[in-house]
Amino acid sequence: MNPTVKTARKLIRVVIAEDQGMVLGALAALLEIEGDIGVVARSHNGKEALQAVLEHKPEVLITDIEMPEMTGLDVAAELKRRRASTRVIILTTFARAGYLRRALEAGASGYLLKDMRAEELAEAVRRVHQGLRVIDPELATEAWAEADPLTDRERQVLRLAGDGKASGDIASDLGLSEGTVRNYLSEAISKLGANNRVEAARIARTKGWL
Amino acid sequence: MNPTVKTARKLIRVVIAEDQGMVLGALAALLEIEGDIGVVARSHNGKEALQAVLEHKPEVLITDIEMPEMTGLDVAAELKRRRASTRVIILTTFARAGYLRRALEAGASGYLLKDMRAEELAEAVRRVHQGLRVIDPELATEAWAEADPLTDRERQVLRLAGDGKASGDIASDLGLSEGTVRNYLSEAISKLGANNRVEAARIARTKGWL
DNA sequence: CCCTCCAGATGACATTTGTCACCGAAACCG
DNA sequence: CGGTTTCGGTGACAAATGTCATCTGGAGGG
Repeated sequence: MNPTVKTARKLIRVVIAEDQGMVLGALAALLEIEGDIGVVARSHNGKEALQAVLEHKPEVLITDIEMPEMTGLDVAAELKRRRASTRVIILTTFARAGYLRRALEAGASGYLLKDMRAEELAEAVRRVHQGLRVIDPELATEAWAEADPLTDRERQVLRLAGDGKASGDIASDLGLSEGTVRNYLSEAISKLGANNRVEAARIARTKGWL
Repeated sequence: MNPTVKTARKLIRVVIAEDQGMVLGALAALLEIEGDIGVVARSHNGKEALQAVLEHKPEVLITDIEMPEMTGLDVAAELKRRRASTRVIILTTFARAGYLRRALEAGASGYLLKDMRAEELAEAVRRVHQGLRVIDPELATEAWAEADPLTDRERQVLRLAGDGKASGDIASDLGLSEGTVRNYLSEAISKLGANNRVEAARIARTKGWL
């Protein structure tokens, strides 16, 4: 059964969302080669992707996570909320347990890494279209390993601290007192087992907790 | 003998280097669509890319910068050293003046960003093959704007500091005294107009000085 | 109503960081 | 040879950071 030859009738219709134009176009080319998949729209940010999906009702949406306007995870969550039938494949650079967790919570059917073999993308589209899930194997195991221990405030504060802002600046940014900011930071540092704010921020980032 | 000989007369032979398998395959697909370009090898890291170029002597090498083993800039520099005829196009995510500068110094013929339109890649390959240069327009202007003001020591120290290491740790890592590390850091901070080590590291990174 | 549970705030303290002026040993140069 | 960089180190001080114990004023919740 060579899909490229016989099956011209039921194309799997796909929308792709990816902010790097070069990669977006290339992925589209990659999928168009397959005879059984058709790219019906390309979006370079999350909002466009959402609109495109609502308009075209494709079988599958392939989306990056980190994009302008709206993140791929947000798009997935919004589609779930609207009970859209389109299945979502997250395609990202980052092997972060936190991202995978959020993706699954948002009802995504697939989570693939950009450093997988290119051939696996089309295959994943087919499997997901059949109702199966496709999760990157190495991530699948450790996925539910640890939950984000940070509170919202701690996250906010840590984000700014990671950019090199001083406690005082962070405080006025968030409308808190400097002492309070230091308290949150201290708490975050100890939760993450770090030695200082910078290390804490780094750790949180690599876990996908940002 | 071969009926295709007439139309396929001179393919532009290309090697692509990119560590993300998905992107690598996709870019290859993108170029293969063009009738006048042929991808003769794909490499997942800099060393493979270098070998592939030496072996196939393609007209053009398209390479990412940040890859395992050897960076795309290193590959370009090595090819220049060996007086290889292959022209190099750097294809990267990062619009950093420092990267562009190093690319040009390494004799690269092109510097493209992954968020350009996908169609421009094939066009760039053709132009570069004709001996022209293709530089991302927005970068071209500011390219030679400012040189890296940091010394080697300052760079090393800043790199570690940016990862959250404490002065003492950095000192023992580099076999220096803690006071000296603080001096280098202080110097770097003032050179970059930053308020602290973290901000300094961030600035240096975005400029491509790392 | 009382009790608890927050989010924030304070104050005090030790440690780390950032700054600066200055010292000493190569190395280099005329 | 004397003079000047360059690289690293000291010491001292102010400022920022990290830690802790403790206080406050709600907002629930029974």
